[in-house]
Amino acid sequence: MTSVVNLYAKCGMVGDAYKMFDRMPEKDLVCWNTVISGYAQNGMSKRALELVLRMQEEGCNRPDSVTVVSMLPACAAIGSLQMGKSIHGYVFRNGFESLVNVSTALVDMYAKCGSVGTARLIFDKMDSMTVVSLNAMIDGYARNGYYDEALVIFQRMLDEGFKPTNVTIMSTLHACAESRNIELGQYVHKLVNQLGLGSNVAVVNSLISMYCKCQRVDIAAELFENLKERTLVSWNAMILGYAQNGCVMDALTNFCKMHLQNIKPDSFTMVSVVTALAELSVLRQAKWIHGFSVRTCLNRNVFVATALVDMYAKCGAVHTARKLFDMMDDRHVTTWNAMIDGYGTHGYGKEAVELFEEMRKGHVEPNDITFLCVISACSHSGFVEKGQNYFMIMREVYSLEPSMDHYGAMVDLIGRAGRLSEAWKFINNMPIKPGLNVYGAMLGACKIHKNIDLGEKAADKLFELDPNDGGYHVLLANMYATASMWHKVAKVRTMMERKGIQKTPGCSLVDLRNEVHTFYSGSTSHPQSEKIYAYLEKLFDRIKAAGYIPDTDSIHDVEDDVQEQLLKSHSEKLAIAFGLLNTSAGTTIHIRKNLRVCGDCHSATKYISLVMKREIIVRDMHRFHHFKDGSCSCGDYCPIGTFRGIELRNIICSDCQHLQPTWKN
DNA sequence: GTAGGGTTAG
Repeated sequence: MTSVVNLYAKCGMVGDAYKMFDRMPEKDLVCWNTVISGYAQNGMSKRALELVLRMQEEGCNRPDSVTVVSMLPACAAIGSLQMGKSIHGYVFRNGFESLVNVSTALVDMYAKCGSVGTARLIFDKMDSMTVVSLNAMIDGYARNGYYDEALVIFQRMLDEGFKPTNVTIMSTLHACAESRNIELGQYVHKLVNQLGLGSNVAVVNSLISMYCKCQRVDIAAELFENLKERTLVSWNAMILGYAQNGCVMDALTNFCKMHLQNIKPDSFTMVSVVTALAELSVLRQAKWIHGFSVRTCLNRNVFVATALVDMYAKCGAVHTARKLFDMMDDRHVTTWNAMIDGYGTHGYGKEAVELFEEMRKGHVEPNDITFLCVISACSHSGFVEKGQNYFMIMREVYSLEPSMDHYGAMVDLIGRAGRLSEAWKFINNMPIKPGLNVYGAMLGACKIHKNIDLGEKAADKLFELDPNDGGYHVLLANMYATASMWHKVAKVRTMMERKGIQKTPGCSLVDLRNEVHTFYSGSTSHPQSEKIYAYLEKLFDRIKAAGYIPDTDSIHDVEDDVQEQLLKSHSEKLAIAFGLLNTSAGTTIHIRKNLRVCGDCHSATKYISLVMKREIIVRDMHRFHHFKDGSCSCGDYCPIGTFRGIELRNIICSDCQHLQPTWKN
């Protein structure tokens, strides 16, 4: 009888197994254990644990080591550290700790419940261990973010002569992927072939994922193409890999291919595709995938819903993002982060701060990313004291150690507000060695506020850290240009040429009826090119009449009329003209730009929104600009326009000369 | 007889 129960359970038919078990007149411990493990192994953890209680009440059976070995994974699955600890107590009282499978299950349970330190203590006390124990420890470290420790255990395993299994390989590759350690990843890849695991789909899926995380999507694609028996996981890993490496079209193509092969997407697939569309930032496609996820009910999954919130925010539809956010019953910390960040990048500092305060009142704890989002939201809106306060409570109330990104955001916050010596002092008092982003934020602030002295100091440090970063060279040149120090501008340019640093060409995207149109600055390759340039002539006359003055100071070494021509051919002006020409009155135009919006485009777009009565939303590399009725949502709180009575100009322009500030937060 | 580790996410 018991073996039949076991057979049903092993085939995933737990219901039938239970029916059989229920009919048995005499239930011994083995029989109970069989059905308990059946529930535990089929993902019904709570049911398994309930049965243990029933067994004690009904059958006068006490759990033995076999029962415990089924109970611990069930605890791990529901993440109940409390119950896990009480089982540990039972194990101790009964002397089960010396059994290698019990200890292994304890290591696994503690690690899965987040207590990786306790897991290690038990691991270290084991006098004998198997490959399974080592696997549990490697996975435990990897899933808690201790990638180096995971790799140390892996090395120890090889040194002690254990033969790695498929599970070892998968956990190790996970650690390699997350720590971006492609060298070790490639070593493991060789090992996979030596061990004859090259045809194991799960192992190959992990390899695909590792290569994608290490930005070798090409190697991943080759593995994927050669994979004979692809599973849903293979497709998901590949699509996500494409999405995370900016290969949006490849991600979407594979999603379609999958559909043609009648493979049903799951929540993982949806997250990958939504991530790709967030990157594409086209509202029409965003709505389509949203509709698709509603029809398949996958929008109820918290991961998918969070990705949708993030996607809408990145498509400029921050209010839609908020509606989805409000409709969710279950929100993870990342859900809050996506929404707070969405508000921040759209310049809704007040809303970001309010949402953060609401979060603090609830049961979801903010994490380090939350603080990064809220501090940078404060920075975008000029809430210096608020941001400083959050930076303080992050450590003092939430015991979170600030990372380099937090320090960078703080320098941006203080510096952008013009408090440059305070920002410089902040950098010099940092407990860790300041990174590129920190000095980059400083240089950016110095450019805005024309502080050549501190700007040069920041630039020296930047080039010490990375002599070949194009973005920071451009930023430095821009700073000199702002101060009309043309001699120094030329020096930076020569330096860039000598080092062979490439400038990124300005490029804007706009979507029209299911097609994405790309415009490079000054290009004439678009079929409507002639019409667009002619239209721009007329449009310039209209905005000039409304008060727009072309920012021709931006290019100092050419004639006036040529300057104006260069300004007119900026990629976003071409994209806006194309949008106006091809959509009906009142339609909002969405533009996606690869660099930052330059001062002249910013000013021109404000006037265009006024005279054409159009809302124009521009997503640049750094934030969003909502242009409406002649003003912008950024409130000119950026290196453009007027700030506290000081006129700020982006003197060397982005598109025509491709000299463009590209600092990151 | 029943038992430990397991591929892809926001």
